[in-house]
Amino acid sequence: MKTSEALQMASFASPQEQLVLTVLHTASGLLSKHRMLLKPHGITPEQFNILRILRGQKGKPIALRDISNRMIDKNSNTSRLVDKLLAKGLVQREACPADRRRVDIVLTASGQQITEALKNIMDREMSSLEDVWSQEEARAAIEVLDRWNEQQY
Amino acid sequence: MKTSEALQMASFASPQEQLVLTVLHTASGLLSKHRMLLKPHGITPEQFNILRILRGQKGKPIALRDISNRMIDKNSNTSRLVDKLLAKGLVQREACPADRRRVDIVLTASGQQITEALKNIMDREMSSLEDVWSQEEARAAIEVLDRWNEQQY
DNA sequence: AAATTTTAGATGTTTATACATCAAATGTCT
DNA sequence: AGACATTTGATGTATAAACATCTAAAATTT
Repeated sequence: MKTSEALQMASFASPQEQLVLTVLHTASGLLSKHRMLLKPHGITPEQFNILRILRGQKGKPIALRDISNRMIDKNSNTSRLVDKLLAKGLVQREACPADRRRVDIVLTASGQQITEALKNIMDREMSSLEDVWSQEEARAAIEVLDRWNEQQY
Repeated sequence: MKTSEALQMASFASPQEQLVLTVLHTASGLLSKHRMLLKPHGITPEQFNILRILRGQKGKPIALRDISNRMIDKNSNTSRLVDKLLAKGLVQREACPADRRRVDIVLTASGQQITEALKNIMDREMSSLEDVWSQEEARAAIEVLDRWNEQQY
């Protein structure tokens, strides 16, 4: 269903306003889809965001602060999300030798295993988008949205 | 900052995947901006979504269920959001004569007043987007994003 | 070097979402 | 009509975001 139908809005003040509502509505739908895909494995999209960042480190420890900086939602409370992953034994905290304020995080063996499995699931989902969007229109939409992101100081 | 810079991602598997992350990141930023604008008035974007729907009713009562159907985030817990607005005296619950399961909601006089004020603030914000996006590219991006929304059953 | 400021992370509280369950009212089926 | 199913809304619980505050460590200033 189109956003205008989903919100039951007959008209919008402007295409720009309509785009804002479309972005918000689409993001909500994407997140729901991801939540559904990850749910059988007991991981939320927010937790997966962290696992994905840690996976990119290839075993190299990364400070909590640097995880926060790479999160999709910059307001995420990384400290507590890591707590959840820790409770599941998927990550490990380590003292950071260079700076004792920092806490380094690394994937455990079991964390690596589940992250690979989840990444395959998400990769499949992302691949399916190639049937929905062409590369060109995806790039064009990115350029449009990022223009707003760049404008924010 | 562009999404790729904000997430510190050097490369993406595909433009399609990059668009998904861009939509999620942009939505998070838009919501933060709205939250900031509404905050001085003690209203959250989620609560404003309801106020805006009620305003569109022009005094005609609307069932909680129908509010839910028009929300940007379909998973919002409308019952509890209305509770918050009720506590602030901005809306009123009424028995629905046609169906006693339903609960009709209407704006109070003070609710109408604050909603007008907030709508002006948000309208100004939306108008400012005309400097960021042309009508044509906004329409093009809407078409792209809604293609995904339509594809979801 | 001592004082001050900034940074990193943890934690407490409020708000909202995700999901399950419940009760009451309505709709449907036989 | 009576039995059964569905709808509407409320509510309980877990997870996460928003925001403030706190401690320790490091950086900067004087």
